[in-house]
Amino acid sequence: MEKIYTIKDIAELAKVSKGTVDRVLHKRGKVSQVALDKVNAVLDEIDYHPNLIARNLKNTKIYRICVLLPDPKNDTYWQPCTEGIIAAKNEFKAFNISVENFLFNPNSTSSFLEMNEVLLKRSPDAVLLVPLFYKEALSAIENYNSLGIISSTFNNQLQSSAIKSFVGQDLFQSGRVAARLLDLLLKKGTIAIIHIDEKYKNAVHMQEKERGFRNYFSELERDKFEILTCKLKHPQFDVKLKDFLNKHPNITGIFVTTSKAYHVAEITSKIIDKKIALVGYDLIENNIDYLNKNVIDFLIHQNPKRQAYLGITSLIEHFIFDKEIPSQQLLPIDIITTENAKNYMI
Amino acid sequence: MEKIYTIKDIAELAKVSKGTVDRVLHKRGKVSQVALDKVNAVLDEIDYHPNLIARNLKNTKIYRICVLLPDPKNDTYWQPCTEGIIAAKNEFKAFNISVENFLFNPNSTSSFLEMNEVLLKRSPDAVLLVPLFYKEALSAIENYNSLGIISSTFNNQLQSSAIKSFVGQDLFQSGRVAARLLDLLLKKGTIAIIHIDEKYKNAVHMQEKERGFRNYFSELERDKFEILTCKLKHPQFDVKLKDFLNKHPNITGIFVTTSKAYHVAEITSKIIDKKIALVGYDLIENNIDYLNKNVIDFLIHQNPKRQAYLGITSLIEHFIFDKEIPSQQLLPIDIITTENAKNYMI
DNA sequence: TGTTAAAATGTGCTCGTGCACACAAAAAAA
DNA sequence: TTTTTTTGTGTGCACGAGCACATTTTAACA
Repeated sequence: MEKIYTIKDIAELAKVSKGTVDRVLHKRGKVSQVALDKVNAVLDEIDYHPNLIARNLKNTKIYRICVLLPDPKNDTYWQPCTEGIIAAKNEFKAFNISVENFLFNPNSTSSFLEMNEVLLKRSPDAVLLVPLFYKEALSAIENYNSLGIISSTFNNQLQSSAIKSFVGQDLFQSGRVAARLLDLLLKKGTIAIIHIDEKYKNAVHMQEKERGFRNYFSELERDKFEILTCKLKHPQFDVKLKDFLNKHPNITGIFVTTSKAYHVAEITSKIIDKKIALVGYDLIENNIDYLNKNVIDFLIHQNPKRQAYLGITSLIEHFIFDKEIPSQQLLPIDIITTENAKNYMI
Repeated sequence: MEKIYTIKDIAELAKVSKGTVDRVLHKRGKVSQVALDKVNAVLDEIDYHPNLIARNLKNTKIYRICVLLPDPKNDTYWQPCTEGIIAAKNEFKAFNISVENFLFNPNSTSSFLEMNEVLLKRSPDAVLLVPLFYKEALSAIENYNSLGIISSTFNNQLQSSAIKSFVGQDLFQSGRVAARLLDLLLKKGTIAIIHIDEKYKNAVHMQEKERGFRNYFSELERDKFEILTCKLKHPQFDVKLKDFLNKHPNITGIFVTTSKAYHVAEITSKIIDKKIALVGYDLIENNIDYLNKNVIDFLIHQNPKRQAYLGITSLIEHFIFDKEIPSQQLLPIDIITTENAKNYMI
């Protein structure tokens, strides 16, 4: 059992005062060469870890973290995020950390900009945000940066040197996972990639997934699979999908690149009598329903709860424990079917 | 932003000394009714959370946790456990916690008993163990209990009132997951459940998985699937499996209830030319190899790293934060295929 | 050699909690 | 009324790190 050394211990061993040890440890200067050598000699012998608890005791500053994410009222996909944030809050409630949520409407860039203004009035030390709107998010983040506010992102990745951290999934790889699942289910045939465009653009999202999906099949023998792409926008979504399915009656598998697989499930289960293999995203209620009805075969879980949780905790640990913020945290790509869904929804 | 109240604040508000507040908070008695009422009145107004950090600062006791688990040298399945333990150690290295590992040979009960003796000499406050050997583990745990040592288990569940905590998977449900996967892959046919008996008995393990597996199919239409069971012991394992496969040439799917799916994969890939759907357990190297060769279709990940991690952290948090130890923590049943394996192996 | 500035070093307080101990007040016994 | 016991209340220190400030030592220069 190794002894836990304190600054006082080091001071006694090096025969200097704890003030001097402190100056050496923090490289504050004003230390003679002789004293420096003595302290370093001791530090080389033992392995000293400062007691992070004692360090924080004195710290009266309250670190303020603001979270900017889409309102779950507009899209229930975001609901688990707030749970993840609450979990992180609870875990660190003993520390001087304030976490505040700010919700914007994912269908409205102006709502994003508005909440951004409100958030800035709280003068946070860090912001964790979902950068749904490319242009607006980027300028907001650059603004944070100029104000000395740390910005972390989750859910979707944005390239900017002003971003300290990203938590999310490898979308290309998740497309490959979907491809693998359909390959296993079908062995051969015609597969459709269906993009259901939201009002807000998550085009990059969907493109990455398609790229991964096609990349998987490009490595297989040719002629085993035929891959089609279908882009749908919201008005008259049903009609257009029906048209597409009628035009391609030989489709045996569908990959939906958003959380709206239940929309597709609703239609295929009505108008097509044979079973179509269906893979989509996210454990939202409607999707789970069609999973349990065997219309959807697999869902890929993006774990929004854990994304938000990790985003917050890495910031908190940076503030209170001086830990480095990991520039990228990629979560596993969870495969969900009827039998293991419950475990992931807790 | 809510103010963070301290004992001193409460004392001032209630116009008593902090000593009295302390006695009320800890129900130490020796407080007059008048003072009690005054303090309680204040406590009702505000929400006070003691600063757990300051509390621990004073605590010079070093909590000692001993971990008793199988040696990864005998079975690499256990390797990730030590990583989980190291992760937990690092996270709480600021606290007075000592975690020591004790390895036993999973093929030898006497090795288990021996290490148990060694461990006891360290007079731990808690023991986290893998109770592979039913009888021996139970008597060890009862002994801990009589000595006032907390015992937590992971990997496999044992029924005993002396056990404070279990971390692991719902094996019945994991059998259902395997069934679901083979159902999706095959739609109909003959499936074999293969138990590969280790020298040590994990019979309960395998039985639960089989029960869940059969339970899933019992809910489907009859005649879609035929389910066979095959128990194999180690000597002449190859010969017996080949016999079994020759006797049942119509088998299209196999469920291996242990981490030895690679053994089966080795044989089926040699002697059978048609593709057999194969589902097994655990991300060990040999299994991953056959997964990448498309011989194994799915692996179920039991996440031993996280099991050990959660087992340790719940004990640590009990000691330093006075948190309740959850009596049962069931991990999600992760489905692994070629494309998402890497994410889980970090 | 004396004076002063600069550099180096040490001291002591803070943070919030828990606990030992001292002290005061009331109650019981002498 | 005085002494002893019981009961209630307040004070002060420890824990480890960090930092302001006091003090000592060294260097610089007339």
